[in-house]
Amino acid sequence: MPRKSADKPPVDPSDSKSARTRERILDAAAHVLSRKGYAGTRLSDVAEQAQIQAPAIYYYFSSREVLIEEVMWVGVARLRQHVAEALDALPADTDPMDRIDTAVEEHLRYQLAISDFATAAIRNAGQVPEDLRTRQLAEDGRYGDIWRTLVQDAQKAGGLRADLEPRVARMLVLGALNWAAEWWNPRQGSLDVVVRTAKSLVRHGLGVAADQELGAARATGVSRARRTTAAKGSTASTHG
Amino acid sequence: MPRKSADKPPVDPSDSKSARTRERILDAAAHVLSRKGYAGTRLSDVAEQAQIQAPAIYYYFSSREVLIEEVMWVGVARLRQHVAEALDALPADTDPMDRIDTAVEEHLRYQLAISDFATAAIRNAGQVPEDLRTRQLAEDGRYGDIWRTLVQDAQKAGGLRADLEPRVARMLVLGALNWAAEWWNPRQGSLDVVVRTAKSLVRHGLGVAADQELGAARATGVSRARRTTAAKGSTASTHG
DNA sequence: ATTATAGTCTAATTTAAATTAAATGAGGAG
DNA sequence: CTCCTCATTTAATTTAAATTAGACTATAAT
Repeated sequence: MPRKSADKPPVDPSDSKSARTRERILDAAAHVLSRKGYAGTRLSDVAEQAQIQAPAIYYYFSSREVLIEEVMWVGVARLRQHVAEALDALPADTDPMDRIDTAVEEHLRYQLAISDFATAAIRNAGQVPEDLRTRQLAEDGRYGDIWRTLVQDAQKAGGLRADLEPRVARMLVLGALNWAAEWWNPRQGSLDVVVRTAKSLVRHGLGVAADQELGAARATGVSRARRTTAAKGSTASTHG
Repeated sequence: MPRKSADKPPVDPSDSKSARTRERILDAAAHVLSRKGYAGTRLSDVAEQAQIQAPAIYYYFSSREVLIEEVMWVGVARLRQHVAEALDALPADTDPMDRIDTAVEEHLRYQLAISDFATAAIRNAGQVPEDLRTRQLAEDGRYGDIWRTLVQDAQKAGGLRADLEPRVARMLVLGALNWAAEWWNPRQGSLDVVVRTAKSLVRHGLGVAADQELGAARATGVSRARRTTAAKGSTASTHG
């Protein structure tokens, strides 16, 4: 057993060589996990990717399972944070459907361009062992809450078509986004096209047509202010 | 090595006790594969599920990999056949968007209610080894072709919104459907609700609003005949 | 210059799973 | 009844990977 308590950076000026190695291992694990799946993730592959020998991993993580669990946790946590920040940056009176637009865009951008972690967490949600899964569900739930709120707000504002079961619609949308990591590849089409198409698909898939919406929104007293400008603002604030 | 060539049913009155055992192993493998992933699928688990001892598997399949490959192949092949049959059963002049409706419904019903195979094939597409993946891609492609055609036809008929990249839109829709297996559970909501919501989401997500469509369809000379009745007909013909 | 400590390595050890070998039961053909 | 073939079992064998033990190296404080 290593001297310091594993699973935590030891002394930690939080970016010491040690901290960077730990991060390198975590990155490597995310890389492997996202491609090979839970059972297929070998410490030897992680080590190779991180340019160390396999036993060195144990200096930082007490077991394979602990390492994988941290990867998955970090995956959803960072994704949630990324999307949450983008939403928080929107003006308070942003139209609910524009907020959904923003979430769609940021989820896709983070998942596809930035992070193996998100992909690892998403792809393996279904095949990790029971206990890990249970703990993971808590974090997953937090991200789910964001979307639940987004959809709920749209519904309250009368912007959600009435024939949609909100929970089902939300999961279908998240599925479309999550699955993108399975087929998208930077070499065969720009991320912008994916984002643009996804936003349009979701907006029209969920939303009532403009004329109907007018009535509903007025009825519930929710304003349609900042309709188009808000979405642009979000993108600019996080990617400009 | 077994006497008969493995990987094929031996003598085969095609439902002999032997044939049934083989099918039982295949079912078991689909069950395990869909839950544990490629690397996590142990022959001992498959054997337990099939109520035999692990080495018995080798009487029917020459290796673990061959067994898994057949499961995945069968998964997509049967899904494709199921959807294709439903589409073929539609009247020839069915509106393209109604055909998509039908495909959405049948894909979901087959995947969620009928078959571990589809789930196994879908979930593991990304994590099987290179060679198996390559062969699998061929079969996946055949199913993809069906959807490519569906979307293309909708586009030709002027029923597809212009701001959608057809390929991206198609993959997003398939993602929404494929992912459903990750979250849907018969105990927490009826399949009918999922199907209904998905159909609505997809139709409105892809389609132009009715008034615009009229013009476009007329322009390309495609009739809107059998608009609503067709979708009902499809459901009835395969599930009624 | 010496030594303590963090960080890493090489060389076991252990364990789990696939695969193979060889033996056994069950049912039909002679 | 006895033999043959199919189907399946139990008992090796092999291999791959996680984990552990113990040694080595660099750095920096004394």
